[in-house]
Amino acid sequence: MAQHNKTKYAIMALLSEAPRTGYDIKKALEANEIYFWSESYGQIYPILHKLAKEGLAEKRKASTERHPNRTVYELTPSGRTELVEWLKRPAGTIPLRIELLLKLRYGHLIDPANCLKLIEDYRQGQVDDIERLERQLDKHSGDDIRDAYARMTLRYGIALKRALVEWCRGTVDELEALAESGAAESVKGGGGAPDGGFSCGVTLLQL
Amino acid sequence: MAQHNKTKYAIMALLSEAPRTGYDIKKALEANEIYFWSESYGQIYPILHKLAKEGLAEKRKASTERHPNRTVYELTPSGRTELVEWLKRPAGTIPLRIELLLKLRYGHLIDPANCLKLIEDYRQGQVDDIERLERQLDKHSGDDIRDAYARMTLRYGIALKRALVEWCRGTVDELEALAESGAAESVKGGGGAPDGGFSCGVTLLQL
DNA sequence: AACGACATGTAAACAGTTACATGATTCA
DNA sequence: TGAATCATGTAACTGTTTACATGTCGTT
Repeated sequence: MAQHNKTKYAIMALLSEAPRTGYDIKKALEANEIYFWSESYGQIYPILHKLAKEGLAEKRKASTERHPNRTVYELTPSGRTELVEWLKRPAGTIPLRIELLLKLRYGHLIDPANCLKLIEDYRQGQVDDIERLERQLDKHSGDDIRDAYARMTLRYGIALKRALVEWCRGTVDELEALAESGAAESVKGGGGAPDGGFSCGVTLLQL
Repeated sequence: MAQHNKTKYAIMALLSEAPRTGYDIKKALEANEIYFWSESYGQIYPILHKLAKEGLAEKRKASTERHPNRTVYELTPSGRTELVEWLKRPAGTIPLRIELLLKLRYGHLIDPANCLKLIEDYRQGQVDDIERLERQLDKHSGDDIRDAYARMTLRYGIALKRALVEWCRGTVDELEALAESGAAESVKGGGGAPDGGFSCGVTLLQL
């Protein structure tokens, strides 16, 4: 149960706009047509075959003079129905494994200078991403309803990354205060509370 | 290259606080001792075996009267060294596949009412998470340096989720405006721009 | 005797990436 | 001729979850 293979639906969604070949799909994803999704050929082709077998997409030899070996896939009515039904169902979330937080959680094992470096690198990455996302927003300023939805998804990324940049700022301050107060010497011993004390009782960070 | 198996380091980090059994590690992760990380037995035991083989952890039969079959693992000095070195290296990010955004990106295929429902469900989940994270913050109000680092990671989650709740608010407004303006009829035809127009040219959303 | 917590593991399946194999067309 | 792009695929590997198998200890 569970995992209704979301990647399958990402491919169907691309097919819903126009018939495409596996190669086209890869290109569309590389161009970030859906900027928060990626797939490799090793996924795309097998899924396309499966879609055809299930009657959700139709395989068609589409030989142009230029490229004789193209196989385009077109979403069938039943494929479109299944896609729409999936789109309507509540969106699931996935647990995140955030490397930065794992490192920061055990910050007491390394020098505060190293923690600061970690945060600063991370912050710079987020700042760069925000710039790219904002530039992209301008390219979706059209009236088309599809542009409006694209803008919403781009703003999700911007909102999220702006919040993280703010968090980085605050965390840097805190780390600097910690370093000055001298409380920040890295803990060498293995001790510490194995029971209680450091458990959280919250659900995993999910998006 | 690439993937230096982060999960291995998550386990080593837990071991750095105290020797533990595989069962203990699972329990610690379930209690969200590292609230943004999870693992299953199918991962834990093989990794523990590997750690022992590589000399990064030491396997020790620890039979209490109560439970005679415990095998605790203790981080060796070389294990500690490797962990610390990894902690110092810049944190990598991972591409996110956010189901909500995939659905919203193709919102034109479903009714605006469905989009609103999607967002509202998502918003509620984030609000609940924020509450849990905030309750948890209080439990880490100690002076211990480890508490300070735990607070930073919790605040990351809170900052992120608050931003998303704000985004949900704005998006709901926009969706309602869209619905009123009548521009929101779901697109039935397959048409649309297969080339250009909807590509983004940004890197994938990463954390 | 039955149940829940403690404890250790494996097998199978799934999701995803990387690297490889193959071959046509187009353009410099 | 050689490189880039178009095009389709497979094999191997990694990471991860789920379900299963097994057994002990303590409590009701």
